[in-house]
Amino acid sequence: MTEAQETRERILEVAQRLFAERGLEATSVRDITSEAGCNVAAVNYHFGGKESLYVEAFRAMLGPLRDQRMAMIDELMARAPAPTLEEYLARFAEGFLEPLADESLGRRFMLFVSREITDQKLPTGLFLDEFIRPLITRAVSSLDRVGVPMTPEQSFYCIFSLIGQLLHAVKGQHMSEQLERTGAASFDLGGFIEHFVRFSAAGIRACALGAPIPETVLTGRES
Amino acid sequence: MTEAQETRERILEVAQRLFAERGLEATSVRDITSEAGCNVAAVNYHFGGKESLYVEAFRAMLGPLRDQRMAMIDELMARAPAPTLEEYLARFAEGFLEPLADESLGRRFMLFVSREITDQKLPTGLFLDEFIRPLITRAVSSLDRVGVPMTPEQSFYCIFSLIGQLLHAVKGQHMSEQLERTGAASFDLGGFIEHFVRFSAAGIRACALGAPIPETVLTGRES
DNA sequence: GACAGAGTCAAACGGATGTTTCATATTGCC
DNA sequence: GGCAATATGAAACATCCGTTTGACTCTGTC
Repeated sequence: MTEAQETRERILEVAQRLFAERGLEATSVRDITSEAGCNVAAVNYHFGGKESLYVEAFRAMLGPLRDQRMAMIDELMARAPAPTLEEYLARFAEGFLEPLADESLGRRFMLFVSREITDQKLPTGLFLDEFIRPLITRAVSSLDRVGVPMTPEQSFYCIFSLIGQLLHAVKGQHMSEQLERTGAASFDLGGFIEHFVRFSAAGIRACALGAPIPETVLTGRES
Repeated sequence: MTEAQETRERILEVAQRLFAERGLEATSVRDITSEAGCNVAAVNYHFGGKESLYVEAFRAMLGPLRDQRMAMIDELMARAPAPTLEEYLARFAEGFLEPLADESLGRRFMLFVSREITDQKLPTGLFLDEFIRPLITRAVSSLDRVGVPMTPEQSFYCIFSLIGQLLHAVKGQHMSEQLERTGAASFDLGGFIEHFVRFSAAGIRACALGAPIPETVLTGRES
């Protein structure tokens, strides 16, 4: 149990890191086993193949991180004084982006997610059913309780806008070293979160009002 | 010139489609040549290698589409009555998402872009310097002329939010068949553009006002 | 007709990949 | 100790990959 399963855990750890960093096809079994300090056959012995290892590496992160995010939302919703929309968005962004700061499980998972959205490698349904859909459902229902009631369709589009911005920030940070190396505006995570909260709060409130687009009903709005 | 260069064009056309759809590593030279109806050696003869073909396939789309987008922005900015923010955003979204509707060059290019943001395969600088940066620069400067003056940093973050939402929409549509196949809310492009305009117009105006958000909100701590 | 060059093709090359085989070592149990 | 199950390792296996080779066909020129 001790020595034997340790190899399995070591492979899983290295696989999570390399798959997240380089993707499925750019990571060879030999890359993993050489870093894990074991034989190539160990992957097939413990996991049954490269593809199964990829799924297992994803699964091992999926449950804990999804539940952690949901718990964060639930905790926020259960507060005695209902949180403001700004509070809600700030926590939403932090829960999304905070793991990216350090070399953590959360960072790896977000890179996985980012990759999986671009092109799907996991079995159909796993990613969508066990992560995306529960999270969207929870997020949509939670929007109703921060003072901006909407139709389900409006909520869905708003969540879509939030996640789009945050996923782009994931990559923006990943590209930041190149951006700032060439002298352009550098990407500051704290600054972006502040922007995200202000931008999205106004956007959500505008959608809740439900005014048709051409009208300039928002021109005189104050913060 | 006729028969000879036709093979080159056929390879380039198939390469654009397959690279956009599957990515660089998931597309083999033999996949391309078999669909193009020629020998594997033709790729190396006409393009010098797989990687060069990838770059060439991207370059062949880059110039026209970038210029088209910039021309669209310029045309909008040159109007006698300055466009409203809503008009500006609607055109911005259409220019971004319209190519996705059909099987066009624009669609392939956006899939390329989407892929390249996730993990870079093109030579450093090509993608960033010849597409991203010019577009951001143009977009940032154009924001000043629709009645919402901001600091460069504010503009940059706002453009970031816009592009994040739109790129996510690119993938959202790509995943839409799966989403609606499982009975969830389907992704409607027209509906999303309408939402995008309302959401983003309010967000941009809120950022232009520039009221700072209380620190206690961002950190989640009580004062 | 002879020649040169461009373009195409089947075939093979060298390398990397995921996987399997089989021998060996270790462990737990009687 | 004996033994079966578990785990590991070196090597081989079967593909697939991008690329190269060399022969072949065509075309235009002299």
